[in-house]
Amino acid sequence: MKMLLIDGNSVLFRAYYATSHNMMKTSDGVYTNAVFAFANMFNKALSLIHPEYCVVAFDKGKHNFRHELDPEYKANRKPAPVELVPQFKLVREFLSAYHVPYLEYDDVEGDDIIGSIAKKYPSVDVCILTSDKDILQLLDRSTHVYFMRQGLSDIDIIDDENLKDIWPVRPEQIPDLKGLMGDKSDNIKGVDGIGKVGAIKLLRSYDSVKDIYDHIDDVDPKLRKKLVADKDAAFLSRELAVIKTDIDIDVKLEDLKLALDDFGVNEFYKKYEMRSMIKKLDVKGSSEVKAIRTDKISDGLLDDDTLIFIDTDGFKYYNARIYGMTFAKGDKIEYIPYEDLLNDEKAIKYLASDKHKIFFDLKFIKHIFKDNGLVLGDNNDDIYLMAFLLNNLNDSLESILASNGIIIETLTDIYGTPKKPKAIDSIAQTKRASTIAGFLAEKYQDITTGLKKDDLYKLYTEVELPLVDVLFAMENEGIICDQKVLDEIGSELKVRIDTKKQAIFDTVGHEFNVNSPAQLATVLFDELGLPANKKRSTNVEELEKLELYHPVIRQIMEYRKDNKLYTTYIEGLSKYIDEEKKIHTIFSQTMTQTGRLSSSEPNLQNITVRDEDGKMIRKAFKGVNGHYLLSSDYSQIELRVLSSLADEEKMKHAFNNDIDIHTKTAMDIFHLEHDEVDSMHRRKAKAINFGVIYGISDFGLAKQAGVSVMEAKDFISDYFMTYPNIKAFLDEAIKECEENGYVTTILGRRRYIPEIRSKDHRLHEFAKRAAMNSKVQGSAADLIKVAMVNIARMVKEKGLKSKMVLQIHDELIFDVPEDELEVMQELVHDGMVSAMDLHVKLDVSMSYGYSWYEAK
DNA sequence: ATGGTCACG
DNA sequence: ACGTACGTGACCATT
Repeated sequence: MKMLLIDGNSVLFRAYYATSHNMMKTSDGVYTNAVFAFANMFNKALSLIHPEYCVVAFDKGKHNFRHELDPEYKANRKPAPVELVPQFKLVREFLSAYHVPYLEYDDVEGDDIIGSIAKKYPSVDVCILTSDKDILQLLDRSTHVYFMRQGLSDIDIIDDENLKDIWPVRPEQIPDLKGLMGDKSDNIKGVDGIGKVGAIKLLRSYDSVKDIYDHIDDVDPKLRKKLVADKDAAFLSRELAVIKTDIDIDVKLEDLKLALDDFGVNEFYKKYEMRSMIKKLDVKGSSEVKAIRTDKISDGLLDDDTLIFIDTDGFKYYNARIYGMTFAKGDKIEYIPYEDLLNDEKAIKYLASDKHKIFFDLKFIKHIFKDNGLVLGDNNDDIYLMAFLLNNLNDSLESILASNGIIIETLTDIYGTPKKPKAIDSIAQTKRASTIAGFLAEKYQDITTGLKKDDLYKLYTEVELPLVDVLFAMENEGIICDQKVLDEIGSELKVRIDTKKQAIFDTVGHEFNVNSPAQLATVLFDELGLPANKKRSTNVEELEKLELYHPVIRQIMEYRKDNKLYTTYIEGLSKYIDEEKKIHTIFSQTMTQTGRLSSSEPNLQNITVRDEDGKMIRKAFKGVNGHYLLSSDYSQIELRVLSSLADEEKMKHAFNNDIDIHTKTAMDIFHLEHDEVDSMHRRKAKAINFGVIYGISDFGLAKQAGVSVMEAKDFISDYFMTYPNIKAFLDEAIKECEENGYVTTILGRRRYIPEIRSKDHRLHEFAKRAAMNSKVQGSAADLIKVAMVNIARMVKEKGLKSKMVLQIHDELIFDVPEDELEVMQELVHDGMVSAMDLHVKLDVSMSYGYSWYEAK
């Protein structure tokens, strides 16, 4: 028997602050964000715990016994924000509507209600949901604490066992701990000069505050002095921190039995416009999926338009293990365990056929099929990509379903982690996979319609979906990375790192962890007395300013650089080299806000290049069997896209005539002849050109170009004078965003930027810059994706052996046998420059070599 | 798990 | 009055 006890005030406060960046309210202006988040947390807790009994406890009245003890108790508390205050009433309305019992007593704190109920029923398994650490003192064998972390859905389960990770004391010692260290937030004083560390140390040797004072003569004299000085405070503070467990609670266990009213809560959600919370209720009023676990999929499902959800444990991307598959169509949902599927000839044949099927995350599914020796036919949709294009949400399945009122267990709930796998509950397993499959199957039509309505369908069918095959092939192919080369660079680096570290210690006079920003700040700003910046930041930008003050700065910068190279690129990449000497990255089409790809495990889109030492890393990347690597990158792709979108004649003219764009910009804004432009002019012009792409701001430009904000302002206004269409384009991007809540790219891809409606000046300004940048960065991403699809198609048509292996935003890398070098150079060049018909010429530069280093 | 730092475009 | 260039991912030290 389980009982869920909720610390109402604590959870509501946490709910409020977790959502205060986006103050949700109804069309009548009623703030609902805290209650909305509370409801989410509540539902999450229900699905985690499945309690039979439940009650929410609230604080009521300002005075309780603690104020009798200490009039200053909680005296320094700030009043609750005005937007939160009315939600205390609203949350009670929510609980009433949902038929969730709640309790409040005059001049009693919620904590004490919880404490008293928890101890009243020793035979009941009690789970307490809170974000208040004080509650941990109630822990015992049958009392667990579900602790809310930051955010909406992170809950830590704390029991008797793992309490030590937070406070290494016994639960009943927590009031003693508080008595010694105090608690600012409740205005509990504690003992002056004793903090967390000191308090914990004392409570290791002594049982309690009383025990300490009983043996005060044994205590270290320094500590003793502090303890003696604040003896009264220590006892009083301890008393204040004790949660009462003996309040007379006037309820029977039966009254706390949970009988949720789904219809009632739906009415509440409707009334307060919490559309995403509204539950799908079937006629019987239960939202159970009618999942069937079978050893043979019925014929009706082995046809067009079936959604197939593959059940895996989520441990690995490559060589993932299949546990089963759910087939869903209409109201039919069937789960088949993998061993049975292998014997279901009809189903296997169906999967290999070209019947139209719907998958979630098709690229991953293709790997799963390949790695398990299964055959997958063509003619598939990817509902993951479709949903992402529709609303650029890449939330987990759990949270997507949750925002549709369906609570499912997480993969970790069912399979555990790679280190700690769980025994599998086949009912839970079937239920999870089937609930997801049923949900996705139901949504498919709406999503398809949505894509068509929003003019995204073509982007999906002609670019994103075909790109799945291209990326799948790239991931499969991988790229050779030579461990020997890494080792050579690595051993040299290691020597340099050790030498520099020692030199730093010698200069400073003692050892410390140079990798720790906190320790480094102490050394630089406190010990050496160097001038600190406001945030005491130790990043390169700040270090450079300090370079002249002290020779150690240079050493630190060099140590950092070498260490980064060693850990991220030597050690980091080595981890991923397989038996074939290859690295297989993972490309994601759904990670970025702009439509770019991302690369991870490892990230091969940030292999070092700017720094001459770092560039050496690229010597490890090679073609297979002595093939060449051919690298082809667009020149100034984002500025070209910008000049095309803005239709800015002067800029287009420069591009169409192969004139250096930054020099041209310098000539235009500084009113110079070609030969009068020096490197300083060009550098400033380059900074402003980049600035425009990033969403221009005078401050940002000033910082980057190293000029005053005044000067930067002038540059910008000269720039806009010179290129009026750029100015018009940027203004239009902001207007588009303000009117629609999103901006679009050349191919109609959307980026929603809800911050554009924010009243927070900072967020609003950010939204404007993001709007400007997303159109440019996103359109450039569209462009190279089209090129990739076209080039892959041409390589296939021509039956070439060359392989596309990497994409780095404006650059494509191919593995090319020598005899295909010529044809590939032409093919890649043409594929890239003719990917789209812009109002401006496109240009690529190309090079090749036996390693990535040489192909530059 | 979060923030600081730094690698890339 | 107030902090700011855009988009990523990995590593490390710290809770």
